[in-house]
Amino acid sequence: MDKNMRPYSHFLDQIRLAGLRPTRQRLALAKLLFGGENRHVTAESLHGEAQAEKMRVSLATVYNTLHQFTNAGLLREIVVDAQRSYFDTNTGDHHHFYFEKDGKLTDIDKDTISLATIPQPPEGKSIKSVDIVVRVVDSY
Amino acid sequence: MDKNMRPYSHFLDQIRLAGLRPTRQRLALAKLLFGGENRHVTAESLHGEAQAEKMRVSLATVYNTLHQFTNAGLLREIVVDAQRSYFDTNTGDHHHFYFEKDGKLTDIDKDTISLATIPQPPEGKSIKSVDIVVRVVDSY
DNA sequence: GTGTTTGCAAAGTGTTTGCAATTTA
DNA sequence: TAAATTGCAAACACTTTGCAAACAC
Repeated sequence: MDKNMRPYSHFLDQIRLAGLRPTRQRLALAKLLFGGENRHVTAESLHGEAQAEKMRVSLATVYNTLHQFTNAGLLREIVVDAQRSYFDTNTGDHHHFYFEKDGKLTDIDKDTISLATIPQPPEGKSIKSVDIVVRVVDSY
Repeated sequence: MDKNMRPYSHFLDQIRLAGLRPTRQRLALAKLLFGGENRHVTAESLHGEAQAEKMRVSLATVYNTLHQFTNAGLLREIVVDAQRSYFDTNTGDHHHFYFEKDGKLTDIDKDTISLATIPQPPEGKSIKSVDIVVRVVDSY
């Protein structure tokens, strides 16, 4: 087993801790999502992967599961494109490069980006998150 | 005329310079968009305003016009919510507060936010923009 | 068994498009 | 009058939902 691979029971526990039943579909998706390195997926891309691996899961269930995992704190939703929702398995505080051409996201190394100052939120409000998206394109 | 108000001919010129015909609809929308302070609109919100002012413009035309103005560099599109496209009349380099509860955007004072370091784009890529969204919620 | 979850198909939302009628130059 | 633009309605892409059948405990 790869050093990044986690034991099967790990997914089971994560799902149980989230108060969700470890169904075949949820386990299969958890394996795809959390079985290796951190990833960025859309509902479509994850559904496509599941199909490719002969896992039988409907797109509706993929959507539901992504939201349940997000609510459970296992995933984080990233808004970079008005047409599509992205989910990141890395729930830690970090930012993203977005490749508009192919709709791909990658994490920005934490050491290479930081805010010099954080703006004061308006009266009566508090900051929920600071999201930085660096949009990149091919250099000619 | 308010000191922020611009003469009618101003809109006409802006539209002409963009290579677009100054139609009744485009002039009406330009007036709403550029007639006062900088603003953040969605297609729906702008269409609603136009209706309220008894301007006759279809939603399709509002969408088309927003994109034409954006391509002409008169507007900038802001991605903060997967469900809706926002357009900002301030095309300068700046960032945003986003109030999730009511779907409103405001500009962040340029002096109160700045990046300490800008990440190196991946090999062969160049940075198109760095977009920072500070999501704010009501304090408890 | 009982409550949860799934998958389908239908509905929903925001946006784009085809095209005839209208408007601009 | 030639070319651009409009507005409608239909089409679209992505996402959510209602509900009967299947599943977990």
